[in-house]
Amino acid sequence: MPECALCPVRDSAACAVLEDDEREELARSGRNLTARRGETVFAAGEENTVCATLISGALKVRSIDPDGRERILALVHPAGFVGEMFAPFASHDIVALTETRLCVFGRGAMDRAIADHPALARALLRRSEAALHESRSLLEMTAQSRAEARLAALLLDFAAAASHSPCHGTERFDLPLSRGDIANLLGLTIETVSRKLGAFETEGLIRRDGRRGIELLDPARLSHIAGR
Amino acid sequence: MPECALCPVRDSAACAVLEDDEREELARSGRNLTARRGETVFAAGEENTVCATLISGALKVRSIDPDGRERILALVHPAGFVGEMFAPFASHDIVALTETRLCVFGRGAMDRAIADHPALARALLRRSEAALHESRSLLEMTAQSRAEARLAALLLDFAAAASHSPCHGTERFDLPLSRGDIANLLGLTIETVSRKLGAFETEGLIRRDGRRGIELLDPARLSHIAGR
DNA sequence: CGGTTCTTTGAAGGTGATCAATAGAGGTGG
DNA sequence: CCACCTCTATTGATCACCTTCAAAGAACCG
Repeated sequence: MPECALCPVRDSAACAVLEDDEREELARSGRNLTARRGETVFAAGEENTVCATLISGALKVRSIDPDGRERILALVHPAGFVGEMFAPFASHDIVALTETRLCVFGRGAMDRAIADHPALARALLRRSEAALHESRSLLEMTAQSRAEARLAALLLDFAAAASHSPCHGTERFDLPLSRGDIANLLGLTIETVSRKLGAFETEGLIRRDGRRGIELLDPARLSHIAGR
Repeated sequence: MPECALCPVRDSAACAVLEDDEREELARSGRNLTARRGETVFAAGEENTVCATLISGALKVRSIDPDGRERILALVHPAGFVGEMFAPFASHDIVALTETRLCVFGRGAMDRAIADHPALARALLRRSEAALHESRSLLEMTAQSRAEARLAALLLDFAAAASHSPCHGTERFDLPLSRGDIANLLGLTIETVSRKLGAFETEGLIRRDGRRGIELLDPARLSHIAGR
């Protein structure tokens, strides 16, 4: 049984704009769902009967092209919204990157809630616009022709996301993605990602600590490499 | 003075969900705007005081990276919606690809209209979701490592867009973009686009007619090259 | 400790970018 | 109507970069 009062994203998710009782009612229409790392939460092609808010963990939105290559189209973080309100069938796979908890709503109930609560429609519109902006940022990042530029930009993005202060990133953080996921996100190969990270370390731009740990030693030069 | 009754996109734009009088009232808050090919309609960095519906013509959404290269992030077609309802400043340039007519609304008026008319919020949400989907499709297209694959996919997209029947494209259509714009959309150079088009013609996949005319001679093989 | 997965490193080759020059289209004015 | 000019598109040659194929090394889990 979902307990909105205890929900860690109760103030930041789209449903935060609802009154407590309205929110509880919406929650009753759905269920909680957990997924383990690597599990496909929703699969492309499935009928779109639900949508969801991510409570904890992380998701990737991906597509698989005909020759079996994965392409990551977006990452979803806690309080993020998942699902399409209008398409009859899901366009992309949603896969858990870590242990994940979701709050799932039936699409019908969500639709009714939108009609009843203009503020909710506004909140979803805001999230959708943010998602569009992120998608275009990724497009800009992958537009950079040089692999170093894309990777540097991604490292800076992760650093900014890791620290919760909005202005400047942390120097030390853990990569949320494997080499393979990074490669699929940037449109590169695993080998290139590995080599470029090695080169960054050799040049004194970063220090690696295990597989995931990254310390930015020279953020200024990194951001120059990223194209500002 | 805007005349909604005569508007060619009156049934397909977001404002189509409003009653005639409500729509007229919204229209009174704004103005009509025309732009010539190449004109920047809204510039990145400007304060976001307005949004707009595209009445006729075509727009590109673009960004310029620090070394001056343009990257096209999206194309906008008639009835499409332009503008950000939440960001304080515009993220990207909006540039006219052809002679263009827009119906511009003040953001405040649009905000009020959203609050008053749930159906409008729903319509905008739908458009935003569609834009997100298009952005991700572009991401998939540019993810293809081979230039031929990207270009073939784009030709098929244009063919599908040119014919208004939803299922299959036309064989004969005009490219809506210059070589340079195609290159910037696909993350390639003008030279590569030109060469690959030449190769397609040599191989009997297409026939070129002037600069813009394209006839698809072998759509099946093209779509194979595009990765299905 | 052995097996599996993920990552690193190496060598070779292909593909698109770059630089450079030519050719064609469109537009303007004489 | 043609000459001229500009912008766009084509074509060519060279080179850097990333991918590919291959194998070894490191981390993780039973």
